[in-house]
Amino acid sequence: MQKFSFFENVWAVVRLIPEGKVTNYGSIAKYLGTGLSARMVGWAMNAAHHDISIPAHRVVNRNGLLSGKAHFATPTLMAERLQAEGIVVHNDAVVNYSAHFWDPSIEISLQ
DNA sequence: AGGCTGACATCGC
DNA sequence: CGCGATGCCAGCC
Repeated sequence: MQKFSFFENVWAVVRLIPEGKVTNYGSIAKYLGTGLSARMVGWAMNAAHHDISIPAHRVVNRNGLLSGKAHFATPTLMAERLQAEGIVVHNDAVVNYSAHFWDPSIEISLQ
């Protein structure tokens, strides 16, 4: 029984994000519980590089900016992927971010 | 073995 | 109202 590391929990939450939805680092950290900071979520995404099944493009910062776009294969891949899911990205920022915002602490709780 | 860093967010002054 | 400092885990030097 392997003990799941904190970033594996982050990956699990990120994978639960439905298409056309985005979330931010703080909400993920908050959902996982206290004792987690948004910085760790960012570090978890860095570790997620080995797993292409993790939709890291659906995770943006509090401003809705594609902060992690530079870490993708191409700087535009993140925006392209989001727009492919119906999310309008302009100036490296999610348009109507609030409308596409997906809070795990709320959405998962409803299920 | 110890210390810095990292795709952020929030509180304090 | 703007900038600085803190938080916290794991990986890397």
